[in-house]
Amino acid sequence: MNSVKQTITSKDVAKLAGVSQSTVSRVFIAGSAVSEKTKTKVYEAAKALNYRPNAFARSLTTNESKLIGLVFPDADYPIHMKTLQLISSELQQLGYSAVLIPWMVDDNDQHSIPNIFQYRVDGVIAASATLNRSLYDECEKFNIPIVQYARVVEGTKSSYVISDNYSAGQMAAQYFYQSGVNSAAYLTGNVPTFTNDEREQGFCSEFKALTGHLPIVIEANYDYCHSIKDIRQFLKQDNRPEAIFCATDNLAMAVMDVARFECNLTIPEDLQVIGFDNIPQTEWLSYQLTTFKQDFKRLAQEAVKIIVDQVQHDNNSFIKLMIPASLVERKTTKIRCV
Amino acid sequence: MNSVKQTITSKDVAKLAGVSQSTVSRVFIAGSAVSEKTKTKVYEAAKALNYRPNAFARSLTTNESKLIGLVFPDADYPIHMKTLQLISSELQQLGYSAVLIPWMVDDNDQHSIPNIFQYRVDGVIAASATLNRSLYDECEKFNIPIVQYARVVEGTKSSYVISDNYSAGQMAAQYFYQSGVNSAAYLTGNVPTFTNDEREQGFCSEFKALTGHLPIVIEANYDYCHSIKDIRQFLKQDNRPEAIFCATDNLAMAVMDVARFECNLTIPEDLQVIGFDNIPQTEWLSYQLTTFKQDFKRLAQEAVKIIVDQVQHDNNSFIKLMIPASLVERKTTKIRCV
DNA sequence: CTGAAAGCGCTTACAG
DNA sequence: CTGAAAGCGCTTACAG
Repeated sequence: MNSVKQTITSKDVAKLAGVSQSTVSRVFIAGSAVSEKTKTKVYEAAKALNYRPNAFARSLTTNESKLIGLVFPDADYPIHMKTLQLISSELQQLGYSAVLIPWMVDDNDQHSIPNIFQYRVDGVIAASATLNRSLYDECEKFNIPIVQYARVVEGTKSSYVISDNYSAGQMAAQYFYQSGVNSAAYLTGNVPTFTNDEREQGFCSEFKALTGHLPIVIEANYDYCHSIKDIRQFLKQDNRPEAIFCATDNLAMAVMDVARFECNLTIPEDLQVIGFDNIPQTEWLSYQLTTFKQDFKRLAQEAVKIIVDQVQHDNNSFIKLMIPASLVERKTTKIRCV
Repeated sequence: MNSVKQTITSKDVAKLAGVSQSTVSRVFIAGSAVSEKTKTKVYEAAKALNYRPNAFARSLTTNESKLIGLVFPDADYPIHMKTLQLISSELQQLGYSAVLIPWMVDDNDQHSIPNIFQYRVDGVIAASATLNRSLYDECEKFNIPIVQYARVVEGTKSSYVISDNYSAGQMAAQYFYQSGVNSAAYLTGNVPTFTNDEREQGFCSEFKALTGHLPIVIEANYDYCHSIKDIRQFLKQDNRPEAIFCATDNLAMAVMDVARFECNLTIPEDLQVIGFDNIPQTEWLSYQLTTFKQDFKRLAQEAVKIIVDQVQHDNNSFIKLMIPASLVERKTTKIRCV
């Protein structure tokens, strides 16, 4: 094995196939006018030589990279892996590849920006909870479209695809109401997000409209271990509500654990709980959590569709899409009597 | 906003800075001999014009892409997200970026291979449980080095970085022995892997050596929901062991759930459990699982170091690295009396 | 330390 | 339908 990586180019293929280099090039561009006969010859030569068109050379002339930057979540939330898979495979089906933009590393380190932008990503999908301001500025500077996935960061002008959080909040309120609940709480995370606020508002306004009582809103750290003490403090108070709607499944499970192990509460008899996301653990025997399922597959498909459309048609309008979330009933809520 | 993406090139910068294009190029190559004075001039011009060197053009001449392909896990295991973050940020620190290779999509669809290889990744990090055979062949064909992260697929010749699974297995056996256990089981997943087998062998041989009894080995689906019935069947048998060492934390938690909710067993009194991976849920109040912590950060660093070294020095030797895993004692095991 | 020029491997008008 | 040639934006000997 020698260290000389000899690359097979279109020239080599051309020679073997007995055609010109431009013809070889055309064969690998979908929709070019090439006769079937030469096509076959070229394919055979290419196969014999193990030829792959060089995407860098192509990008240089076409001025598009077929690369989409992916800003991925900084948290260790189980749902995220799936997101990544979905997005990257959707992308691939349209001929694009995903390049990771690791923002969490040097969040405010200016050096990381040029680094990734040297690759001239055609667009960016931001699946991170916090859209870094400098990333956003950078994209704007270079006229690179962004689409936000499952979240929207305040003050940014970009397309986004999210679940219909407001309606989900309303549904949670209706559910609690129909199972006879009179007092409720919304447990939110410590980092305010638009999607979260929507959920809260849908929930609170609907619950108020139905029962006349406004739910209390409490805040806890998104991290399980840190959330425990916030939750403990709340659950041990006198005015503990009958039901809690939580911003994430993680939070909901923390509530369940504290309620059961520290407050001796039975779920759902003493306390009903609804979560959000439908992470795998919600099915576990210890939890059996009633929760909202976000249609991540659909979200990924739409996000990819939007970014690719913007890239290909140089379409700079902002598309905002909402996908319904559906309630998955399990064991942490009582039966509704409508 | 018009749709013409006018790209600033080194020529533009050269003109503004009053130097030649080659000089501009040199300024952006670390270690080139350029006077401080011209460097400053060039930097200023570049900044004023918002210039970024074009990585594609560079790759074309240098014949290296600074892109590392990342084959990522197909399962929804919570630890994986962290892996991705670690790898991609380590990579970035060395001037490389990660491109996602979504194998799980069209596993056997030949079309996906050329697609990604058109970008000429300099190397590949495989963090997937199952190293796809065709990916492996493809890399070999193009002389692209691979390093396997936290796993090694049978029959492939490539570098890898894994935890010292054999020793971990031994430690688990010693732990059980020291807490008075006489009968034990190893719960393995349904997909055989080298790392898993190592663990099993370390555990079984050591336990046998210490107690004279060989642990029984049982198999369950890696997926929680599917694993339940395998575990149930086993736990309800007469010869239930006193302790179980599990291939993953997920499996360990499934064991705990079935033991508690279906067999009325108390942990660790009736059954001791040790898991593997130290996923976030191990800390949860419902589990408090004793488990092995893999040093993922270290694994990521080493994997990146190896691949970058192989790329830069065209070093085609296979490096096999083992990092110790450490036991994290929590509440699913009894105190040891040594 | 700096510049002029060739070349990396493609795509794309332009002729035919 | 096909070929010759220019050009994409860099890097890198080669001279000076």
